[in-house]
Amino acid sequence: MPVARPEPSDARVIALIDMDCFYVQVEQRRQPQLRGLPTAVVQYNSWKGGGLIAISYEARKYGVNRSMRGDEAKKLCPEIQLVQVPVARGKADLNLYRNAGSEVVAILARKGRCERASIDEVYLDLTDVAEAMLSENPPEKLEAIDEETLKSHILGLDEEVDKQKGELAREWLCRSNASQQDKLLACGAIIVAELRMQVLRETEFTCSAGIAHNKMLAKLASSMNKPSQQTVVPSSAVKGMLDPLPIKKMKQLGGKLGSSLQSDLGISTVGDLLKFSEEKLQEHYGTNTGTWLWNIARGISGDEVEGRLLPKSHGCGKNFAGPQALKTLASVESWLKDLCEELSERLQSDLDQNKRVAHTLTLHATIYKTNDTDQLKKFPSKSCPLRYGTPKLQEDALKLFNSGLREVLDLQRADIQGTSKSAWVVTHLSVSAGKILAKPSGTHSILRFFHSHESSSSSKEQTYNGIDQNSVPSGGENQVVVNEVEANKKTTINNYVNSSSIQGEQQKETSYHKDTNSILRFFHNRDPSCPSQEQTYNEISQNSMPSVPSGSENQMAADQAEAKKGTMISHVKSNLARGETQKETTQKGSGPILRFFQAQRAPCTSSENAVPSTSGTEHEQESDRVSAHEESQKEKVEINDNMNSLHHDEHRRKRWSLNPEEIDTSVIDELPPEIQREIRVWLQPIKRAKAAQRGPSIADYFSPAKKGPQSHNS
DNA sequence: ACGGGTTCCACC
DNA sequence: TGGTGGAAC
Repeated sequence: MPVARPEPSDARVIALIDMDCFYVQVEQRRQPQLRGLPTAVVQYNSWKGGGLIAISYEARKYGVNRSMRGDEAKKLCPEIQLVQVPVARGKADLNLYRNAGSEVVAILARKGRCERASIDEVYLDLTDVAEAMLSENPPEKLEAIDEETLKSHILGLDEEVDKQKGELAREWLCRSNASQQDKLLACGAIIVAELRMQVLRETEFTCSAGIAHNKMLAKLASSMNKPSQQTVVPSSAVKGMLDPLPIKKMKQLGGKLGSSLQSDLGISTVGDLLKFSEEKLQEHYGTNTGTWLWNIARGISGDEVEGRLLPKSHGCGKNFAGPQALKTLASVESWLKDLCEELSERLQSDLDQNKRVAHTLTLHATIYKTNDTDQLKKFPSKSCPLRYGTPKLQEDALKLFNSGLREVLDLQRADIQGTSKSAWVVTHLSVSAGKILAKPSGTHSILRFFHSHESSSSSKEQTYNGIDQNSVPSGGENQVVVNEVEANKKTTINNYVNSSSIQGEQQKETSYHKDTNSILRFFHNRDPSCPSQEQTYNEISQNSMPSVPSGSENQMAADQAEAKKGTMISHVKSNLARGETQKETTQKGSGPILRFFQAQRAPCTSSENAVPSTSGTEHEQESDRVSAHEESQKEKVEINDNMNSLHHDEHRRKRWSLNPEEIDTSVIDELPPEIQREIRVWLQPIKRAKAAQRGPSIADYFSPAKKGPQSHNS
């Protein structure tokens, strides 16, 4: 639960920017002919039309909602356009959306501290910019307020009464007798409106926003008026907003805590919560949560915007529902390979683009025991030091899986029953990489310096991109256990391993998807009538995919992988961090967001359309190739082999992972000049982040000199 | 036979 | 810690 912190210096200006049905927008940008149509994004369409994960507002009018299947959606809305999430290696591939989210973050981060809260949500701390604006160019002095700003919803104002649209808002925004707090929020509203238009211009995505004095309130506000609108929460409106609010609507209270609040204390609205003393709440839910509850009921939240643009971990996983449950070790291995392959690519991109290194590999699985009534079994998640390179990841992930499996089976063995007739199936697998730190100096001299002083570099392959490659996953203890497992073949594990029914497994896609358009397609005139192409756009040839031994063949895979170590890393060209290189927009001015798309509907200019829109609709070819999943019985041996090699000197090596924030800068001066320079470069992003807050004053954007729709392409 | 795939967090 | 459980999008 969130930590209860005291309110920091109040009168912060916090915004939450929330992309409207984001995946849908991403797909509509790829296929503009979908714009304006009821549209939903589904993943996997073979079973009941796939699961809906994003629904356009047009489609919501028909009652289509999440947790529906494509088929149900079709019933409610026969003309709904269902777009499939790209699939790579047999699983959903979200890179397209991740990259699109990065585009947005890159824009927002130009103003104020910025926290990427999820793939489609960004918090902004605009306190500094708002203060600067208030002192240099306050709203009350502005002769023109942008139309989008005027469309803000100001909580507490009676919009019914606002006959002339925007006049009430204008008055509120420009009041000269407003409190300092309100004036800052007004500045925030202006800034956010501008940012939202900027996002639209540069990405074609609309978003909604909440502007308030803390994250919690901003978050609540952002969802009050969607899509493509913004809502301001003046302090005076907080109580009126919160009191009637069902407690479950509060972030963090949508689950068990919210339920128990209701069932234990009879609390159903935030107003109800107000009646309980802090002590009482602490009695029930502990000091932290108690205090936190007491605070949020009053709209108090000291939660700070973190200033983090990049994710803290990378993970990928897949569920294997029902009949798809994995029944053989070979299929588990095969899927782990695929998952690791994807993870490896993402790690490599992160390394290339952000100079960050992940240090921990974690594997999670869910297994079911069939036959018995008692089905779900706890599978312990396992982690180990992360080694870069696809084969290493694959090898280690498999070891982690085996180690977890063995634990489960050991416990099971101690169990009285469960002996004779039980089989295991795996219903979920995931691997993730965490503990991501800035790579100590992106360049070489420091590494060289330390390496030359390294005592026991056993092989030249010890490092890959400066990252230790030799740490060994922990987990399996010893051979005794392994042999016990071996001896156990006749029982549970044997059934599991020997199970020959493998029908359920999916074949893997051989192609995978990449986002190649993104920002660069900015503002191409598109016309829905343009034969927007047979967009079967196969990129296989461009990709230097590692030629992984197609998996599950035999127990020597690990050894083969070993032999190829270091040679299989594929490089993913990425579109991130391209924000600065876009072409100038020729777009006229910043009309309100509503008008934006109309303005776009211009005849298509032929040359632009030649660009393949890369929409790579893989789902059309939904290859039915049944992949060769001829696993033999060899895996019996495998499980033992794998359990063998675990657990060696994993903690021997020191990895000097440094956190820039922890550096005593006075030390730097004592280093050789070359190294000094590098360290300073390395530290620079931090400094720049600070400097960015001062950035070009918003006064530049909103100077009175400009009238009406500005044409600022700075 | 299912909202799937992620990500983050507090707690022990 | 590492691992678990919960919550959110």
